Amino acid sequence: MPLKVSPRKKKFLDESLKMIHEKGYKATTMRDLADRMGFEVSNIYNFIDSKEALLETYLFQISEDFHTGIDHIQESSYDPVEKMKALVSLNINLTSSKPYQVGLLVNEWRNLKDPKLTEFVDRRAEYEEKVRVIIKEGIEKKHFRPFDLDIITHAVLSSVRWVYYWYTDHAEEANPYELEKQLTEFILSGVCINE
Amino acid sequence: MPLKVSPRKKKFLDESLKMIHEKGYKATTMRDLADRMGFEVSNIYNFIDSKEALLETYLFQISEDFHTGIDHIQESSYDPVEKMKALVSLNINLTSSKPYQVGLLVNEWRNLKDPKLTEFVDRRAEYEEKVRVIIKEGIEKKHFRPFDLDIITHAVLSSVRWVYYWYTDHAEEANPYELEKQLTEFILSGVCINE
DNA sequence: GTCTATAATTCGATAGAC
DNA sequence: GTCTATCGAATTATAGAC
Repeated sequence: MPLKVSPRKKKFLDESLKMIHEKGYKATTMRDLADRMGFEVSNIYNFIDSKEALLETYLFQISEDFHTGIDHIQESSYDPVEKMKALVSLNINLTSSKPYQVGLLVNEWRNLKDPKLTEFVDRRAEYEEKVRVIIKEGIEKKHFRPFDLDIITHAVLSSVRWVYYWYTDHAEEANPYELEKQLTEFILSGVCINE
Repeated sequence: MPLKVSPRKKKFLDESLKMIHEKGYKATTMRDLADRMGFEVSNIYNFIDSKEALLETYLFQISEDFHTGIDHIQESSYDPVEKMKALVSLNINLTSSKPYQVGLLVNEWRNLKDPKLTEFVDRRAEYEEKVRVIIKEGIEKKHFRPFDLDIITHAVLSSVRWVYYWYTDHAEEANPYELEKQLTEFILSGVCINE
């Protein structure tokens, strides 16, 4: 249940998100954001408490989306292969619906300050652990090749990490179905013994 | 033929590189760098012309290393499968010898300013094009699956992009041979028809 | 909600003595 | 090569009138 947000604030949040994605968080000044909205810097503080809080909002929101998704996968009765397919699908669905936030998740998280930085890194480690569990199960049940768990988990996570770029800087050609089909084939073939 | 560099300057460049990797380019101030060296800010300008020039040095150096490597692969008589293996090997070798510069290549390039930013992005596009050519050849000769060329090129490049992390934040456990073996198996199995 | 004005700090970089 | 001192610009954020 998302909080009710005024259309004006929503527009500010959307525009700021795109601008931070394009220029980077540190390089985007409050003046830049105000100029984009056509008003003065001080008006920004009608909508948010600080630049830092703005980044936190974007990052923790999309981070929790990923957690919700992978929890559903983990709690399902899928076998490891089906779970891995669902994981690729989750990534593409979330990325296609919120590409700029996923971009921040990849590139801008390090601009958080403690204690939020630590909170974020811990939460991300939890997500990666959930991925690791799926892969571990796949290896143990001999659906997946006997990889080193750390290496293959990083490789799988990294394989989907570019997808936001497909939607932010490439959108006109983006076909989510084809993307999911091909990326699934690449990753599953790389991971599975018989596929 | 690298220019002769004083030991003092070399130490400054090495320490600065690590610090920029750890804190990020924008978040690392000239004062931070001076403190790390135990002298005053103004002394930095004995070694470099500007903060911007420092970043350019790191990025274009490692960028050219990748070009040199992939040019050797491309000019070889290897078939596409062998070229792809050599490409994974190139990535791991360069990353293990210059992990922090590879880290900047992944995370900090966007802090360049024009005209250097455009120059860098163009040069990177040339590198990606060279990778694309290898994959295209593999698909045409039916060693590789009939993937969409753009998608699979991005996926392959992304699959190795996390490796710097293995050496910068993880070094004690890093075994380059095992890493190369496993990552090669993952990527080649994902790409090849019979492997 | 929008503005003007400005506080308070931090940044990269330079001048010039030793 | 190292220091002190400082400049000028840019930054986030706030105060207070309308």
